[in-house]
Amino acid sequence: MPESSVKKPSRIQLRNRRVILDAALEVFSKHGYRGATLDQIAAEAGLSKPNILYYFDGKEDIHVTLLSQLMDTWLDPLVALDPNGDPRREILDYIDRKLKMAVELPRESRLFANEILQGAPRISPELHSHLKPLFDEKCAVIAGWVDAGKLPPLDPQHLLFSIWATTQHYADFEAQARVLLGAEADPQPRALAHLRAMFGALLAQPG
Amino acid sequence: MPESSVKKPSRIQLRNRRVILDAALEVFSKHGYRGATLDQIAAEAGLSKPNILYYFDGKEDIHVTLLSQLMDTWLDPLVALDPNGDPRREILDYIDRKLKMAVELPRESRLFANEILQGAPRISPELHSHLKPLFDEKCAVIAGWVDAGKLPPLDPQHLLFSIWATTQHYADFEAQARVLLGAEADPQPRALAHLRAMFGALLAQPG
DNA sequence: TCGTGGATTTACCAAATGGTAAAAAAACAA
DNA sequence: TTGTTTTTTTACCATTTGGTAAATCCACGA
Repeated sequence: MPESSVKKPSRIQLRNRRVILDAALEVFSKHGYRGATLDQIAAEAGLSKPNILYYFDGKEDIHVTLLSQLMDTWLDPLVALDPNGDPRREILDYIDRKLKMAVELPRESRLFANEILQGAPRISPELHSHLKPLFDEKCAVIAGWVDAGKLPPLDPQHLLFSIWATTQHYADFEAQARVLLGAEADPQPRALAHLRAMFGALLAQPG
Repeated sequence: MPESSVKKPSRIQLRNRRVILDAALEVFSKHGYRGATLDQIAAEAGLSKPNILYYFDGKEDIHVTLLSQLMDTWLDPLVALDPNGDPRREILDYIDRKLKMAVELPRESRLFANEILQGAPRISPELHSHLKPLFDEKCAVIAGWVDAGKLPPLDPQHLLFSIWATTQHYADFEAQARVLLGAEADPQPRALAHLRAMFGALLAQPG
């Protein structure tokens, strides 16, 4: 059994753990936690089921590992929001990064959405330890901008909610968008233009 | 066996089908389709599992029935968008209704979100037959307002996406919002104020 | 090349789960 | 009340699924 804290993982361990996590991301994001089976993940990874359980303690272990690793990536765009930058530009750039990430990493977006939809039973600790502090920090930054008169009065918390909701919507509800937009090749450019217009209007200084 | 097309359903049938669908909504919205079990639904409904299968052909039948019945309710706010009303007021009122519905019917919102997240495997027909025509119709209405100069240039399709995303976010990602907003009693008033400000800014006539 | 520990497979298992058959019970019309 | 139909329960079943034990294979350092 691979000892996590004693020996450093071999090349095979490193490769297979990565392969398994990638397969699991594919399957979990498509079917949700309960809907995914170890057999599916094994097939996707090109490994046998017991072999997968050789690298992870169980289905839940895989899921939690995925979510934890993903959390950091997922928060990167918000981390990059610079308190010293120009407020409007910072927020609009953040929207760009967030939409780009949702479009490029739809599996990750759906994995998170699934988990939150179910009440975040397995990621709740990470939410408190990682997301919450960052959220509070950046809300304070935005509130500071508002107080300094650099932004019109607005609610930082709900502003961030709106940004998350609108950007991730394109990944999470892709099935709906496909039906409604028809065979449109790539909705991203129009989506981005719309979001920039919308949030740009909100952030515009009155007068 | 209850014959759907021949005899009219008895009082018992009517009551039990309603009880079962309500229990199923509770369970499906909480655990997703695969995560929900007939035993859970039976327990929630206070009936035995075989008794439930006496009223429905199977798990999928219950799910599809739920989704179909829900679709109408879910589209009501958009149906009420009046082509002859004042454009800005119509859209802002629509946002009010949509947010109210998401907050009051979070189980329904999550049921839909779950289904769409999984790629809409069971509701795809309804999407094409009900949602798509209504979507196209109302997009045309909004586009007409834009063409008539009653609204600033905007993308009707992505406007509706944004409204859906932001309003349903409060139901679908409630677990996240609970963590981030702390023990705040009712986020709805601030959410509504934010959404009115945001979409109000977008819809404001330039100049 | 040989031995050892890490990696993989084979053959399972127990529990959960969707579903069924048929008997029993309840409701109801005559 | 009686006969019939509807509703409910009891007792199952086959499959799926997460997981395990043990044997086997294989990479690699000495």
